Amino acid sequence: MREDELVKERTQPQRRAYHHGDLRNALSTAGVELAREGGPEAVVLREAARRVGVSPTAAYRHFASHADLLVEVKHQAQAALADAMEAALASTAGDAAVDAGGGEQATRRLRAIGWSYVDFARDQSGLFRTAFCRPELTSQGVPAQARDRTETLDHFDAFRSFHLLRDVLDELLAAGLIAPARRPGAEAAAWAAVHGLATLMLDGPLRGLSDPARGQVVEQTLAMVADGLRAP
Amino acid sequence: MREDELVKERTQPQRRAYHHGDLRNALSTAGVELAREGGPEAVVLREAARRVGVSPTAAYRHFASHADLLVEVKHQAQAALADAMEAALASTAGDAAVDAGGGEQATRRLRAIGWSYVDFARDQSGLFRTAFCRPELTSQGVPAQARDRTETLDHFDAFRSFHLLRDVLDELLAAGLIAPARRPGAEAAAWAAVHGLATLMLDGPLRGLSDPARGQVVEQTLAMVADGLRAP
DNA sequence: CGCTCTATGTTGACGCTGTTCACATAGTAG
DNA sequence: CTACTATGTGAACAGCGTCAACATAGAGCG
Repeated sequence: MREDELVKERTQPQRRAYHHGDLRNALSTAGVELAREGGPEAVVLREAARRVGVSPTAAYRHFASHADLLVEVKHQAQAALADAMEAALASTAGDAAVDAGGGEQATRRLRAIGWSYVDFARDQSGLFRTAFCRPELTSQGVPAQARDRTETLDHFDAFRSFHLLRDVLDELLAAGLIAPARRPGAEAAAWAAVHGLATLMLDGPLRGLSDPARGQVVEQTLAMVADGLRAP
Repeated sequence: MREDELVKERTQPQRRAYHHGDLRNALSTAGVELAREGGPEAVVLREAARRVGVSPTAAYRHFASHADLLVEVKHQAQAALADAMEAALASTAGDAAVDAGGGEQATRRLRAIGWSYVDFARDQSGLFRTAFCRPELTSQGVPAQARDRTETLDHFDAFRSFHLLRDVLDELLAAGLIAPARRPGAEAAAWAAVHGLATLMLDGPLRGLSDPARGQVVEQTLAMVADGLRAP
């Protein structure tokens, strides 16, 4: 019997303890992995528990419901998108020295944001879909208090990407590349264009575009955004 | 026996026959109703059968799978959106007499399309979500042939809204309100902006906007599209 | 008319899901 | 050491999509 236990320990190094110790994180991490593989529909509570090596009901000690788990995963997906955008922005910083002072750097940064957005949607489609899956899908029957908290968090987390865009738009404004009258609401308009492009290319009628066609459409949209915000 | 039949006919006017006669249509209509009430996730085969008054398995005589039913409902939802856009376009026709010849009519029509789109997304959110739900959600395990057919239909049906937009953009081009260099790909860019706006206001961080704020954001986006397409 | 064949419906079952209830165990405080 | 709380397990429920076996309605043919 000793032998048996030793073998078990070697085979399953983590599952020795009755108490997991960090089950909530383990479950949400597994959930993120599921989302990455198959989008929000693939985030299934029982499967996450299975992957962590725990019974399905154990999850209910850390999440009120499947909806609650999905919200957690959704927030992490939103964070992953914001990370990708931030990384793209950071990689443009090296070109700063070449900036001629005419707001070219700001324009480059707007392009970087847009491209990283649509690239993330394509390369991490499961996470992207999860980041923007509808909250009600999961908030069925949850008391209003928890629901409100969820909504607030939604706003706040999504605003991380939002703030990145806002800052770039401010740079464009400072460089005179945005008409002041167009500044309010510009985040929404610019974001909408890029977001719509990403979703239409993912699930909509713009899906399956060849790489060149895709590139042209993205460029065309970014040009429309840049020029549309500069107008009188 | 005649008497019996008459009585039964009066009590259950539709359920008299063992054979329904038009079960496929009845099921897809019920499915559309479910979609209208709760989006694509609410389109559940057993419930549709229940509403039609038929056993769940009966649906499998007319649909290969739940996915197949959802695709049918999705197409009807796309058609409903196109109908709404067409109606909005038609209602602008009355103003034609007032057209000063400077492409104001075309501009009005672009605005009508955009507004009807976002209005449909808000007023028929279930149908809107269903019209753009991802096809893979339902095409799991379906043989490639059927899947290809589905994709083709997807493209074609979605193109009904697409063609409406295309025509309006052609009018704008004719009126000199679109730079010829910007014409190719303009459908994608314009559609992306409005579609993104609709989805962000539905499930995303732009949800719950007050009516004035909503109006301002929509106007701002439409202005960005119009001016962005007119550029050099 | 009666017989057969096919299209269309029903019943019952399977495995999957989210969820709950009763119970078991680990770690902690008194 | 004992009691309590936090955290796990197991069995069970209803609802879902789906399939296999069976039943009936209606059409075609003698």
